[in-house]
Amino acid sequence: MLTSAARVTKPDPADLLAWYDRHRRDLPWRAGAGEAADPYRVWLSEIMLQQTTVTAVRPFYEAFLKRFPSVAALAEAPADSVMQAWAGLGYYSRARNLHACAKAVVERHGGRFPETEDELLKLPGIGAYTAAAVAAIAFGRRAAAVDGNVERVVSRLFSVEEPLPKARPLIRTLTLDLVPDGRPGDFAQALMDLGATICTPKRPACALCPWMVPCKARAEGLQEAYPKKLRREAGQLRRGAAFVVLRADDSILLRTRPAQGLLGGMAETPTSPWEPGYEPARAVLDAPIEARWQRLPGTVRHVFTHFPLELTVLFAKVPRDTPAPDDMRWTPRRALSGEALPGVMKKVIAHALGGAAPLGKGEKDGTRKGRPGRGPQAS
DNA sequence: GAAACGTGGCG
DNA sequence: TCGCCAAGTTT
Repeated sequence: MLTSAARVTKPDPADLLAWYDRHRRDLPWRAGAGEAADPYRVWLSEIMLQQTTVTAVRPFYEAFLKRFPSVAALAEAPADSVMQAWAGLGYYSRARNLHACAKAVVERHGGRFPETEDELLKLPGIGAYTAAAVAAIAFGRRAAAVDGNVERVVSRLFSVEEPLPKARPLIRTLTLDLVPDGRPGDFAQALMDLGATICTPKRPACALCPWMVPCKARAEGLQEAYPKKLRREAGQLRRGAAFVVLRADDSILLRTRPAQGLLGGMAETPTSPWEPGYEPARAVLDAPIEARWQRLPGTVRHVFTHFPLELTVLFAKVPRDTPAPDDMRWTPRRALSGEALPGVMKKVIAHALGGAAPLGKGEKDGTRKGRPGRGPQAS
């Protein structure tokens, strides 16, 4: 006995799948409609896509796959080359874990990825989301792959009042309840495509949504109010100095950061400590070698997830026979592209040597108080 | 459970 | 310019 007013429409997975069949995005790691997915490619793309946009991932994925075509090839590769292929993508622990995971798959699973969420979860770099995504997409298992898109879609669908991240368990339960027995992999990708193209953070295109009718938030006109979340306060600005040393043979001084922590295992020019109270005027005291230091005009700014950074760049030229201090090395300028340099260090080097450095991104947004983009003058 | 962990794009 | 956001995991 349903009264017309009390009639509630539940979201039907079939409606979403039908929408997906017409509007699915064509992505390089995606198998064609009806084709079997390659677990290695699914896994690689899922790791790259963690907290990273499709646009940013695409070129890295193509290059990475060409360089490491299989999990066995990746497992055998030197760590250096893996880090270098990842340089610029961010969250570098992903690259270390990716390499460790490839080795584990070869050593513990004979080169084949395990097919269940539980087993996948035991591998390095694979958490709740990725385990579910790989199980569903690569192996057709029924699993709830809840990423940021799905959190948004589902919280709107059911107008979840609890703010993130507390709402996660509830959202996961609601999502798993929606997953159909057939095509669980397509369903997972459909949910994410919906979140990425229709159910967007701002101004969602509800009129085009296959779930417009059952959506609770939409019914109230409050779709943009979900998901509720607590905002975190921004980190405090840290300052520091970076030292670019150009030797007469056209090589520059680099070192490798400790494996753990910020930019772990990546290459950098020597720097001072980075701290809120750092005084740039004393930077020369932190210099790695004795030289005629030239403090370059402007600064390099960079924003990490948890704090902004402002780097003063000091530049020096040194004679051809200058040895590298302990734990540092000289890299020919032409070989810089083979180093695992994170974005902030590319900015530093471009600031000192000019945007013409073989580094892709120029000074762009990283540089302030503009000096025209020429190289440093002779001192 | 909170904090650490990169980078680029967009409004 | 600035805050938000992007297919999260680890400690």
